[in-house]
Amino acid sequence: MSTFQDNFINILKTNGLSITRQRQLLFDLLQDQDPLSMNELTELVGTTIDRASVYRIIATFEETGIVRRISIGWKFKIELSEAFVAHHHHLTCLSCQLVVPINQEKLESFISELADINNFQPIQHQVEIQGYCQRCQANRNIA
Amino acid sequence: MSTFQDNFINILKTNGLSITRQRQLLFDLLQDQDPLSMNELTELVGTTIDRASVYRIIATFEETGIVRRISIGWKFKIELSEAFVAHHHHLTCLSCQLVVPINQEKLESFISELADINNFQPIQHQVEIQGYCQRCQANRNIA
DNA sequence: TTAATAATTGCAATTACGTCGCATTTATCT
DNA sequence: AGATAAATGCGACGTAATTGCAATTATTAA
Repeated sequence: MSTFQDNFINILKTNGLSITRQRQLLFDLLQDQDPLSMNELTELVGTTIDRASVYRIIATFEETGIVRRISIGWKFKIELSEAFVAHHHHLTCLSCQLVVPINQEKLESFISELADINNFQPIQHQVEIQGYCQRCQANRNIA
Repeated sequence: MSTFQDNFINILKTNGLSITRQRQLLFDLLQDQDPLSMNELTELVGTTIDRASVYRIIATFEETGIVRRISIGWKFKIELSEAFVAHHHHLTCLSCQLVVPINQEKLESFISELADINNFQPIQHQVEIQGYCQRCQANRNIA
């Protein structure tokens, strides 16, 4: 059934890592939600996982390619990697923090082109846009 | 002569801020170098400027539009604002840290388009590409 | 199913990063 | 040059992130 879950277990096993209650819980949280900051993660797990462990687990998740770090403005958040969710970027509302994923083939090819022009071999890239969503634009006009 | 220097002084005066040794030194550093992290800045100035002052000065530089924060990967760095250098993005070499500015009108209009499609009013955006520069690509083939 | 062993976690302590209040110093204005 | 206002340095503080180590938990093989 749950390809996500199988995939998760496989990655852990492949890397010789145990499936622990803590790792499973963090994975579940990331599966259900928009990108989360370390703060949001530690608050969501409350006292069920020690803060130090949250940091260590997210670090191994990064190393094994389960999650990736994305920068929203100049802070960063954690989200499931391309092993689970297709490559994409984000639009973030400066007012209500709404996050909308962007998935545009034209953008991707344009990025590669830019690297080529500068004789760079592109490995990764980030595109983040901040602005106001439709709802918040309306609210701002009222206020 | 130095338009940069004049512009800097003007912005400070316009905002009723003094021209101090510390502010001048930080501005000079940012003028000479690629984007710098807060850490790099505090290390470059060593004991000549207190850490608290570096933070305060960069904060007022941001407020008055002398510098802006950019995200390189998921960290951030400081660079001169558009009052000194045209709006641009960066290509960063993962091996030698070379930073190459990108300035592409097509990219800018593409970004606005993406926001529009999603009914967002775009305010700001970041585009960062990491890869290997020509020289480092060559070195990697040898090794 | 259980014992052995290897990995992981929680806890406490520590470091790093950024901020704040206040006394002293420095720049500006006349 | 002196008065005044602003900025800096210093020390203390709060929060974020990291580390070492003992206790716990997962895995492996009998």
